[in-house]
Amino acid sequence: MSGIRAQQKEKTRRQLIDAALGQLSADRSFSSLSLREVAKEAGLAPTSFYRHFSDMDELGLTLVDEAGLTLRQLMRQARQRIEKGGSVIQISVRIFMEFIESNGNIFRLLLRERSGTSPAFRAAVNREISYFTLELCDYLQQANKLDAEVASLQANAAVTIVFSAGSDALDADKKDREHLAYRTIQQLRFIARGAMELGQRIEVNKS
Amino acid sequence: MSGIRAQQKEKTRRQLIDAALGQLSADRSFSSLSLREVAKEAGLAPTSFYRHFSDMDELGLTLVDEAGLTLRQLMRQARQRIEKGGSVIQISVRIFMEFIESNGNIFRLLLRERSGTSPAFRAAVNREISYFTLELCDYLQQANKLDAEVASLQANAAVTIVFSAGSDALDADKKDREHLAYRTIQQLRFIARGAMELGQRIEVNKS
DNA sequence: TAGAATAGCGTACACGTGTACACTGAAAAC
DNA sequence: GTTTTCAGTGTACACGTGTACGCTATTCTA
Repeated sequence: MSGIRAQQKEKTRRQLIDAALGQLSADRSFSSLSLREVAKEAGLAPTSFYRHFSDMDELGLTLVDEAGLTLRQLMRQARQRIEKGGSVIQISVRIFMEFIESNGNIFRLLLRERSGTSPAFRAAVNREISYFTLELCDYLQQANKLDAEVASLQANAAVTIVFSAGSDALDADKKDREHLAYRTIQQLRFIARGAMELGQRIEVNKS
Repeated sequence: MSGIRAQQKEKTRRQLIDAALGQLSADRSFSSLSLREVAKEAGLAPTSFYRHFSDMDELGLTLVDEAGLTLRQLMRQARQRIEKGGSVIQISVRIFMEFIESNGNIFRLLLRERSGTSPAFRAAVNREISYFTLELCDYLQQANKLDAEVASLQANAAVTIVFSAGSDALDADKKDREHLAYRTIQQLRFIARGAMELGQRIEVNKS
């Protein structure tokens, strides 16, 4: 049932995806990639591209999904390390920075398409980020016994800060990155502390 | 000495700038603009473009400067309203949201080029944002008597949060924007409170 | 007032783009 | 074993791009 044919098709599909990912870099955005370039890099005739994607946009959305997948693997990894004990904030930031270091181009893709010209891309990226945020929100609510709204606000702010730091890290050298990580950790502490203090007050006001 | 000639030149230069700004929109980024399109929109022959800019990049950097100017005018406006009294955070967020509403495309330009493919563009945008942050930092240090480092951390975090909210606001309708503004205000309060509390502790540790 | 400088125009060229179309050979279906 | 399906190829086309080059008309300079 696997089908020697379907198998081969899947393989060249991957070649296209990998070719696209491989061309992404600091000075090459997805939107600047041409169908012909990607096909060529994958060792395909330009017109064969259409056997797999109807559009460069369709390829792009696939890439965003891949990126989201990578991001979620990251979270799983983080959770495991956190369960072994240690500062949640420190571990999270360190893991995220490691992600940037080894997946810079994937992260760039997310950053760029988030503010890009395609509504579909923007929506796709925001969806991935909202998964990320939601998981953090659940964690905060459970671990810190926070009000749902407060946890949501804190999670959103934290993810924003971390992503922004990741963006800065892309252009930074090793030295700067350490400083960046320290800064981010402090800022996340500010937010956590503020959420604790003001969260209680919001609760009181509600009752 | 003004020179009827230099005067005319300046005028068509502005036409080019305005033509470029006018073409920017939610689904049209600067990098997708072609020299020919801009020249045409400005009512010029393609080759005449070179009399004013050597490159589309040069035009782009000029646009970023313009955007930075607009941003600084915004700050001046905010300071005036704050001096008349009222919540600093609330007024700042409201003003920023008004800015997004009436200068969406300029803000989009900054957002996009910040993560774009041109190092020069990225640097230019980050410079403008750092002016913004520095002014806020000075204010915080002075008004809240904060430690320089703490003020810097808080200012950076606040600007990050506000810009991110601005980014979200671009795709939001009026209803969503109010909610967004509320969320942002809460988050800024978290940060401010956290900075106050933890800032003191940092001071203590230092001594 | 003669000559230099220059903003703007039109033509021309090479190049990269997306994609329509007809074709081939191998796997799948019957 | 025959027919059908289909991943991949090569050719071809129209189009938009940046920009080199020579020209004109007007303003500036001396």
